[in-house]
Amino acid sequence: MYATTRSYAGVPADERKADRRERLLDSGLQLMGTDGVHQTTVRNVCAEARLNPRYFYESFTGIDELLVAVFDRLVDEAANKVTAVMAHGADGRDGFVHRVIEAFVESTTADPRVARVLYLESYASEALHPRRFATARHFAYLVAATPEDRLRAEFAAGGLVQLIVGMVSGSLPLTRAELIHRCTELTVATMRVRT
Amino acid sequence: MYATTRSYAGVPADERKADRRERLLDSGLQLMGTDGVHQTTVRNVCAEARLNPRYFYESFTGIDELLVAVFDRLVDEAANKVTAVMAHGADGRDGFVHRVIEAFVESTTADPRVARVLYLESYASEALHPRRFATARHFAYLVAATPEDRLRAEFAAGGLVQLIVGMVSGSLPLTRAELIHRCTELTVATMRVRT
DNA sequence: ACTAGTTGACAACGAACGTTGCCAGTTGTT
DNA sequence: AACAACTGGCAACGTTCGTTGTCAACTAGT
Repeated sequence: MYATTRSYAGVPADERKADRRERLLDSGLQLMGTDGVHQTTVRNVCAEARLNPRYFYESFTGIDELLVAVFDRLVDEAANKVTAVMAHGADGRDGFVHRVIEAFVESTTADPRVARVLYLESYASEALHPRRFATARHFAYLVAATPEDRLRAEFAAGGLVQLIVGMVSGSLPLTRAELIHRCTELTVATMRVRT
Repeated sequence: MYATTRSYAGVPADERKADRRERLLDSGLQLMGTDGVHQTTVRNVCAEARLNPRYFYESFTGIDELLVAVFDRLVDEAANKVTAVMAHGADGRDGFVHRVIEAFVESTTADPRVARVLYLESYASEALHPRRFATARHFAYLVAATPEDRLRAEFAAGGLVQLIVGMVSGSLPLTRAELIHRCTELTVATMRVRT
């Protein structure tokens, strides 16, 4: 561990450290989204980022912490886009659900690496497992207006993810537009269930 | 590798081999359901089964093959119970859905080890990942009468699994009876959606 | 120019694993 | 009784990984 006090190449110490962290996160996404979580090791991430393995521990205590950080960053980006669309217009309940699902699907599947990390590779890491379901619930609660809606929304979120995974993995022959359309119907019906 | 021709301890060779395979499968379930997939190694499985590591390769080519075999055995047992209940009575559509969901939930969550393997640990193995979604689809197609029902059924299966995982992981305060009741409502509503 | 901070390439160490070999003891067959 | 098949405990080999150390080259401040 260094004192990290001086500036180097005209860049102050804390900024250099932040840059290195970003490079590690980018390399993590690249490896997770192409070779898979299994191949995302400390050694490989540092080689991809062209960084000394020593700098890995400057920002993360272990590989799991990097995996979680990459995952959280992707979730945050998607959540921001979804909330932005939510606050956008007022076109009735069905239109609202459609816009939210469209934004969710688009923002999580536009980049194949992001889709693979969120929907495929996130299953392969023990560290990501608890976070995965908390995330599904988080998005469900995002659209649930009342506490009574939460169970329905979580049910719908599980169904939505199931179909997205089928599409992403190629086992479900469905275009993105078709998926969004069908999921909107199914979600609207689900949210209409009265106990 | 031995010729496996003789009998030993009054047991013929093929039967001894089958016994060893069963012991390995049982040890695999025990380890996967308690310590987790991550701790389920060739060494640990053989130690749990009190078997020489050499006998592992007599029945499996690697640890992934054992994980898949354990998973498939649990799925088969659950599928048999579900199909048995399906052919049972004729009490209308809602009753049918209720019986199927009840049988599915009971048979997959009665044994905590089974529940952990099917709903939690199955996410942690790359070998189990593709099989996991094929299984969800398999159960969905089991109850889907027409091809048009398949998408709806798969959506409902994803929602059901999402809520089961929430219950099993303890993050969703719900009893099994409540879960079955609510999922029946939601599934019935989902299957009623007309395009 | 000189010293100290900084960087990246490379090596080294221990730990865990998959896999294979060795060996003493047990059981079946002749 | 003798020999071959069988079993389980233990060790050994190579590989990969996490982690730490070494060292030459580069940069900032005095």
